Amino acid sequence: MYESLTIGQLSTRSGVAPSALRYYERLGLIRAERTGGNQRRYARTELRRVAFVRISQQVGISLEEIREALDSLPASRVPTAEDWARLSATWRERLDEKIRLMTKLRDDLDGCIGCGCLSLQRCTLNNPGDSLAGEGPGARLVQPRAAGVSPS
Amino acid sequence: MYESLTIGQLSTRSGVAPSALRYYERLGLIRAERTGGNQRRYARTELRRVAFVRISQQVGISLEEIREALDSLPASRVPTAEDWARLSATWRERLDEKIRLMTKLRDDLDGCIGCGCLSLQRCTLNNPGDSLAGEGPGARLVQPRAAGVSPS
DNA sequence: CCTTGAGTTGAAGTTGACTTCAGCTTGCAG
DNA sequence: CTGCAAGCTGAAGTCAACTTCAACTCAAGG
Repeated sequence: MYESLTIGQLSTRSGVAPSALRYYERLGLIRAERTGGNQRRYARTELRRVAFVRISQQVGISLEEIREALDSLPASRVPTAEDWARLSATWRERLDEKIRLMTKLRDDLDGCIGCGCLSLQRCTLNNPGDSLAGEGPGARLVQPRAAGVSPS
Repeated sequence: MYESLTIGQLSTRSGVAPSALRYYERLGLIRAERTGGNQRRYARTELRRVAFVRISQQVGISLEEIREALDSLPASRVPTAEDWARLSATWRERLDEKIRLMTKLRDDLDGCIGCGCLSLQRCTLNNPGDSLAGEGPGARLVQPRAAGVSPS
């Protein structure tokens, strides 16, 4: 009761549903000891792992990538503040890139709102002189399938 | 051939796969005439609708919401630049909000990288004096399930 | 006319991140 | 010692946004 948390407690403390915690465990994101009766008992340090997972998700990282990152933590000792800082720092770049992309989209949108044209290809992307009626492989409208923002 | 596009042509021009265009049609996002032989023929104006869909997706809007927005366009006439501008402007706010949230996350992350604590709840969220060992309903770590960035 | 690439359909499959369910077992308060 | 909330498992379901598939049909060049 002092050194470990039940799944319900970890859930309450982390704000992550028990089903999600079990799911994370299956994916190897967190680990738990078991009681004699096969119930999970979490070390307090797992709370930090869960925090890392949630923060990373907000940055737009997939659970798979998060797992890879967590796997790079030292296995032989409890991770230090520096360990966590190093991990978080790698996301920082990704986050900056997302913000950059979204800001660009906003600016493009601003420009296009002005003229109502909605063809970012003519307004802001390459293919400068090509009208919609042009021949050839035709400029791709907008980005293919990426760099958006998650459903809020 | 002058006033209409085949699905392949619309696909090439918009950068959206034919299967996706058919899917959009099922959802009521775009419309098509049919030839005698039941093939789709798209008016040129549909290109702009597809552009709107893609841009909106990048802002993080769901197809369902996009459909609702598109439904608000005047049905009786071809939408004008102002119509499109009005629609786009409504997303602008959402986009700003996303950028704001991500920027806050980045700043929080910066702060936490410094100390390696990873408990945004202690660093930047409410619950100022509450340590992880505190009693009670326990501060939620991080956001519940929202406001992230899509998988890039 | 014939071939061939492009198009059609409904149904089923995919991916990621979970949740829900059914059927049982544990653990603790009274 | 008993009752019952909390936990366990594997399998199946969900949701969004598509893609893939099988089994055709169309359209246009030679």
